[in-house]
Amino acid sequence: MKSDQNKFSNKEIAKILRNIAAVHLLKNENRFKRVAYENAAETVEQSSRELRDIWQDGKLFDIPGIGKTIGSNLEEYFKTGKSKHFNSILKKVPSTVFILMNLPTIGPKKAYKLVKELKLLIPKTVIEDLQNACKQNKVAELESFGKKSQEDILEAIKLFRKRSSKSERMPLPYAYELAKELSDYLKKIPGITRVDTLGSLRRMVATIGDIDISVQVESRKDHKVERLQKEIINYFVKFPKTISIDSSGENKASIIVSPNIRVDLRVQEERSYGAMLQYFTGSKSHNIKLREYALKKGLSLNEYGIKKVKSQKSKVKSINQNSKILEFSTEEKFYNFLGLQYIPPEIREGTNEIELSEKNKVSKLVELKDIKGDLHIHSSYDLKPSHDLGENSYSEILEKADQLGYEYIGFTDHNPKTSGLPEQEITEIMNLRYRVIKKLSNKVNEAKFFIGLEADIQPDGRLALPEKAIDLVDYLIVSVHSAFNLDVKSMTQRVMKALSYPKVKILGHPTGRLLGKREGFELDWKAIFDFCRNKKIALEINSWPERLDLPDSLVREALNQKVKFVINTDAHANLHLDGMIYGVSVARRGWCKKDDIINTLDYSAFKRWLNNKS
DNA sequence: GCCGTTTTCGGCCCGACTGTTTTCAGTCG
Repeated sequence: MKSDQNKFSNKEIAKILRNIAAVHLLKNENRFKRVAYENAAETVEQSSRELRDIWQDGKLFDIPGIGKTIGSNLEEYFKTGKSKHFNSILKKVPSTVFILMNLPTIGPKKAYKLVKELKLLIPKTVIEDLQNACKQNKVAELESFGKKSQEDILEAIKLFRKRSSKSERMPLPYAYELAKELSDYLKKIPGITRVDTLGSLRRMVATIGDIDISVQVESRKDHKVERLQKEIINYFVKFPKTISIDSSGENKASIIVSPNIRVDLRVQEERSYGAMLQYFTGSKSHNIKLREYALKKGLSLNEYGIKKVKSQKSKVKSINQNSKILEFSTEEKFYNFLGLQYIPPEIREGTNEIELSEKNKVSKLVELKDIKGDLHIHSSYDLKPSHDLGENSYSEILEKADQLGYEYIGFTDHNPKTSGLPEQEITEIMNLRYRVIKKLSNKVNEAKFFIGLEADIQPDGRLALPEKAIDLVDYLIVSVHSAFNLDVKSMTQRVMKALSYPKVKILGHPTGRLLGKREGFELDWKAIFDFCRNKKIALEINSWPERLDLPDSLVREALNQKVKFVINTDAHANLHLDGMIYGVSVARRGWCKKDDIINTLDYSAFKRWLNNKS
């Protein structure tokens, strides 16, 4: 079963598409055919939802880059496990070529040449065979290869083996924290006016590969800038967690930090910093669309700024020699020059953000400061919970809520264990808890509180809580914590049954995914969204580092169905309450405005919502 | 092969770096 799961994963599909692109390149097909497959591969790889699920939702062809041919063949692939068309293309090249392409610095052409010249035709041993060929100096003797390429290939094989033994991407919060550490470290150098993250980290994608960071230095006319740049690079590579230095040039450097994470730094002068920031923030598909858009206006974009191009009807495009490159110190100026409204990094994914910004229709996205409360917090109060107990007491949590400037919070311990305990005893435990929390009212805290509970949704959809105990809470979060493998239909029925209980206001971490560990389960999302909208139940955007659940793409779909959200931390300790930023980022990536998020409401409005009065 | 406010044809993003060339091809982001 597991191999089947892999077979349909986005990663596998992207690989197939990329391999087909490689064949088109090697067979000298129309180069735009290759580009089309590469674009499709890119989109699939970047998708935060499994393509197969999107296909099951009937939305495969809505994905940019997936048209008639690729789309219908993917359908065939999902239905039958293979696509005749894809296979017939892939067969044109020995499969070992595709394996070698996994090595860094080896692309289609080099891979093909190596396979052909060295007769590397056995998939199982191809990497080893190549390694041996290098050791026997056979690669250096090939035309267009040399001693250095041979050494590089050996190094690439080492790297490949090391990398494939690890999970490749880390959850966003880990990367974010590390970047913050690096940023604080860099800011100690005088002359640095700004530090930013770049790439997927700046766009706050749920999982991050490498960490990219840029620093801005003042523009000066003399050679001081160069000296400063050198100084920064030298300082950067001495970051305490550095394991090894990969490269270290004039204005960029690359290091590996503990535990084996690549960090790239680039240093750029103030006057062109905006263009650089835009360029390296991506996403790739956003940048491609942006350049296409700019080209229609006779403008060409690169990391240093904007140039005017003479675009002729003929195939020759020539750069107007008289026009200098226009520099931009900020991204705002860069986008505005193109006639576009500023586009926040989180939504630069090449969907329809450029069209909307052209019409000035990108709405203001929700921000961390809009959040007025956290509704999913676990305390240390021992009610014999079914899952982990928190670390802090109710009053400690309230203090922390004050520090965060929250107007209200919700205590949502896990329900008491159901096994072995009679219903009456559970209700008694809940009753005791109710009285303990109510006593807090006398304490002096700015933040007000609600008595909530996170109740397990059992496999049959019943809540792990006696009906009588429901009277002892203000609201319920219901979540799936077990039996993740039901089919879509049963799972949907199960969740809807749970949502039908009184006082249920939030569906907790709706897909149950654990980044890098467990795929989320599928639901009939259309049905769930309809149900939640009609019953005024909010979908949770859970900020827990390994969850970030609901995923951003489903947030956007739900948003289009006019569903509301609550952003929670699922904190099990006060420290975790600081993680709200991650959930907010997911919401922003899903295009949420302040109004779409229930816990941006002030206390009285929130209370009305809780009581179904608004 | 994809796509559309130059829409069903005729376009299709940009530059750095590296190693191998002796003017450029391949790879990467």
